[in-house]
Amino acid sequence: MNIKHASGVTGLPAKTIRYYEDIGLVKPDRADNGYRDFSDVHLHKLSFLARARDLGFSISDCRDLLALWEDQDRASSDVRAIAKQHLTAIEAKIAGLQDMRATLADLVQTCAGNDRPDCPIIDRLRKG
Amino acid sequence: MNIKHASGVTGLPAKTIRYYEDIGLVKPDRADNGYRDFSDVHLHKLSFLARARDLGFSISDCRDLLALWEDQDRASSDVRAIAKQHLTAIEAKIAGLQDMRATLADLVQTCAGNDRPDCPIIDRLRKG
DNA sequence: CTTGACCCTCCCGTGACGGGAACCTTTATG
DNA sequence: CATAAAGGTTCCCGTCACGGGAGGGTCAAG
Repeated sequence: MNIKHASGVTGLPAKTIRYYEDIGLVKPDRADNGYRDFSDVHLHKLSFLARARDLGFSISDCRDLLALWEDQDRASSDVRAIAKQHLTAIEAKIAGLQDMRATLADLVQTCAGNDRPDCPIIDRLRKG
Repeated sequence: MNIKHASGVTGLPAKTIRYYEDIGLVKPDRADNGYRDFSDVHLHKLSFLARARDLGFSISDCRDLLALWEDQDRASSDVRAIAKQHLTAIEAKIAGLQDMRATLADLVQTCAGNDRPDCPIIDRLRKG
């Protein structure tokens, strides 16, 4: 199965699939003409990666998760640890963004937004 | 005032200040020995940038905000438009992260996290 | 006079790809 | 059978906002 087909099945752009091969996440076979040849196992791995990336796992996380996925004797606690850590990071990011949102919403609300130069947003950025 | 001092006053690393000069956000004078020399106006600009970046504005946004800051005849609506757009982007980002959090929290909760290979997190990533 | 703390420029690396050039192979069509 | 379109390949540069470090000049203190 060539890369275009693999792209269609997994939803990943061909460029991304090549990149994943570059960094060693998947190792497709090669046909005689040099074209990549993806088996069902490769496709499963790529789909796995697509879903993990969609959940915001980093490539490094994905590498670990993929290793655990391939390890029949894995302990679920290992997987859970990665997920928990990622969850904590996401929650921190959300909290930071919510702070930003509060400040910005406040500024936007107190700004008249008219033709006059008087602007509390600029004032705030000016004075801290 | 040399770059170390400017860094201390604004809280920006020296590297960042040099970068801001590279991309044309600030244009400090130069002393005879080639050292950058920052005036009060430069420091105000840098502090402005530090606060705007802290609120998550992109460098491109900052460039626009800085131009408006310097324009005594600006309309506050122009500033408000940038801030509102940024606010919308932040809210979208928060929503996306909250979705992720919900899914991940669910997965983490249903995972036993013991020594056995049975793991709902992997299952979910495997099957979609 | 030397030491150490500054300063400078320049180049490489980050994360996770995207765009595009230059070139080869396969497939469909006149 | 020739050709054109649509696939494939590698390779290199660009993204964003800097950080790290090399290699070298400058300055103040002991």
